[in-house]
Amino acid sequence: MSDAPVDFKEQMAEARRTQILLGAAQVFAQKGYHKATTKQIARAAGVSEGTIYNYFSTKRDLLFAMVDQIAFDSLRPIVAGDTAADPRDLLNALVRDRFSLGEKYGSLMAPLLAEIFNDVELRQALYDQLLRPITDHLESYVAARAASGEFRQIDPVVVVRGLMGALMLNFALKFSGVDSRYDDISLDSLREQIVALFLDGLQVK
Amino acid sequence: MSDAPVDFKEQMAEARRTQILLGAAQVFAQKGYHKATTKQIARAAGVSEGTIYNYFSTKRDLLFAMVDQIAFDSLRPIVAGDTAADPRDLLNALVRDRFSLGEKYGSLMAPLLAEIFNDVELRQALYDQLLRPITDHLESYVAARAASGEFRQIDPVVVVRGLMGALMLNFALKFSGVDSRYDDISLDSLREQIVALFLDGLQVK
Amino acid sequence: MSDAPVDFKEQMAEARRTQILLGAAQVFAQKGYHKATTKQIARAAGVSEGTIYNYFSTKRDLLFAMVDQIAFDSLRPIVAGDTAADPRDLLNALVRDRFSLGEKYGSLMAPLLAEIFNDVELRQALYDQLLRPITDHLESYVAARAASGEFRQIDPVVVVRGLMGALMLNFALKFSGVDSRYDDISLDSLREQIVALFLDGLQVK
Amino acid sequence: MSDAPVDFKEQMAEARRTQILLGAAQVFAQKGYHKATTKQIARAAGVSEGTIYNYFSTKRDLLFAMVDQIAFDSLRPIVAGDTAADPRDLLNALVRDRFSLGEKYGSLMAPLLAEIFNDVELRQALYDQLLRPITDHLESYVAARAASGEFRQIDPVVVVRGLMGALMLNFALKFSGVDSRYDDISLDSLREQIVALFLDGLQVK
DNA sequence: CATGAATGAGAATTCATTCAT
DNA sequence: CATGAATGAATTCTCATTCAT
Repeated sequence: MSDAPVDFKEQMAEARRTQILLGAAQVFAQKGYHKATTKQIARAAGVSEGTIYNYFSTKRDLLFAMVDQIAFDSLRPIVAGDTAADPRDLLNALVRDRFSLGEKYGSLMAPLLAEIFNDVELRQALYDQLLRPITDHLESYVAARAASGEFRQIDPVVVVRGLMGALMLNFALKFSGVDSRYDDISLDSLREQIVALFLDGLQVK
Repeated sequence: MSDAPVDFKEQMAEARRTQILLGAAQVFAQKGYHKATTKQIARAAGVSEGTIYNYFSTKRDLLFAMVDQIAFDSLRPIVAGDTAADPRDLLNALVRDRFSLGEKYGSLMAPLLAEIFNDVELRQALYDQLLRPITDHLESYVAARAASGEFRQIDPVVVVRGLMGALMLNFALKFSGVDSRYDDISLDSLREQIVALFLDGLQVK
Repeated sequence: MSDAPVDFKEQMAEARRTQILLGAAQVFAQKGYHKATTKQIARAAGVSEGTIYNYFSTKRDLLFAMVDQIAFDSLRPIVAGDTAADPRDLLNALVRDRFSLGEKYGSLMAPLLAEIFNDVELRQALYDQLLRPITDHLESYVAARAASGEFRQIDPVVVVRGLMGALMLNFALKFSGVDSRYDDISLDSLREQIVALFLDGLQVK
Repeated sequence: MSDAPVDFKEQMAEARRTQILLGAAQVFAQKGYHKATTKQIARAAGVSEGTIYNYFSTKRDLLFAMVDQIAFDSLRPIVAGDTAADPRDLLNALVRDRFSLGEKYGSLMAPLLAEIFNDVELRQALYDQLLRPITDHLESYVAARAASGEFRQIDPVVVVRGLMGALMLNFALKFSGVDSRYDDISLDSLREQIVALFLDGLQVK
């Protein structure tokens, strides 16, 4: 009976944090980090400016909190993945699983990505907490297949980041709308084509 | 008699523009776009703040001018490329050729890329003027090879942007220093591995 | 039956007031009035910020309450003082007695004195409640001795405040540490020298 | 002819500095340092807020600049002072000479004095640049007279600061208006009484 | 055209005070 | 009464841009 109020307070505080974070994400996504003012964030989050600073000590802190938030959500176990399954299906499943986070947090990702270039710490945090967890798993898989002779002997680090880069640039171009040719290509189709490309290569044997 | 001085004046003006742009590039590269002040740019360029505004109407204009500048430099004909040559050699040559621009303007790219997320026009300009010229050429090549049956039937748009993304993310990670495992991989090695990956795929046939 | 609890409540309330005042004194002494935040005061006093406002209507009120508190403490009868005693001993005793308050509340005096310049009411309160009680007594003594022909005919108001000023500046300089020459002079020595100076003057007769 | 504009600019800049400093002094004197806003200072100085920061890097800097300003003005040689003259006349002359600065810069002094308690650096600056220059001279005089046997053997440091303290507290009380008995005492009279007190002491020999 | 002093519209952040629980 | 989360006005300082010289 004595925990209850504490618990309740903690829940309220957690809810407020989330509420503010969502407001910030919204404004950041719309205006970018720098043009987003704390006043706008407060309005979007439905709190006063002062309240933001009861939960985050700095505007920049909001960015880092977003990384934490997404990373926390990413902790759920990666889709099991029967390593005996067809590599094409497995890779597709893995990629779809991990990029689903990207879809869920898409509006959070854009402002984060933008600030990657301006902030070393944020860059490292994003890499360590978001990209690494994804790539580590894929690397193991690639390394294992290479060991068993199914995959070529290429540095798994480079391969996996190549796959990520290929996916990310294509996805980014699709979403940015800078190239109309992407309008008719679905995300699923993009993913499948890229996975196929990485497995089979361009050249016909 | 009236042309000469005008011409001279124009040359002077052009030189000033370049001078200012170089100063801006220097400061942008060091501090990023937002933290770069016009005062710092003026100092770096060796002119007064006011002078900047005689050549550029806005701080943001400097970014666009940089894109133009790089694009102008990129216009030199792409390395000829004997289409009969081995695809591996050709792709390597093409990629090396185009990414050499990246080396020249590398320090400029970071602040430019960061601002992509904040400005739709800049995004489009960068895509149209910098990425498209590179990819169009590669696309033609991939399409031609696909038509001749040497390459698989995969959308060249996706393939080429996949290659670009794979290269860019790997290069970016190498330069950002967030993953020490890149310390021992040379740029050339990275490029060759990725080109090989795209040509042959992961799977052993 | 109704008195007792009321009395008890009043005592509780008084205790709380003191508790808060002590917390405030601590923080004021450490950070000065302006840099002290109500949050810090609350923490130092072991109460919540809100509770402060149940006992004091304003942060500035804490200052006035301190003056009252010190003044209340000062009300204890001034050391009797055998007026027949040697003036040197008597003055020394009086000064030591009154300045002992300064030692007790020394750390509170600095922030209080600082705010003298910012608030007319506080200035008046400090003068009326703290300085006047001390000086009035000394003035009577000086006036009596002047009447009896032992002391010169100088305005006791000026004399006594001169003595106070001489003591205060010397004490302040000793404590502030701005002049290392004070390091080797004890408080007692300072007091004795100044009392002697006031009694005998500089000139050798 | 080429210096002229530079000189002119420098003069303009110096004038602006003074203009801002005067505005600041005015507002500080009226509201105290903390309650004075940069907006008010700008208005009082007849410039924009931004301009203040072209001449002073910080609001606090204005305080230190005031010390410098007064100190610079104080550098004029102390009134010659015929050491053979009657000590009473000489001390009166010296004190009047130095305290005339206080009158001239009275409105500048009050806010400075207030902040003495809050800022260690300011305290030291005020002591070193304003009080020391005055007291050093008086100390030499007192020490010389003591050496010649005319003055008693009392620490000149304590004596001179005692004199300063006696004068300052009396002056301060006169100006603050907290004690109506000061209304009928002129500054000159105050000074003379205090000088006499220090020379002759209270006791009739 | 070059200059750089002046501008003033913001922006992030703080903190005394309130008030629902 | 106690609490402490919420408030939002107020503040210092920055910096892109202008414009008189």
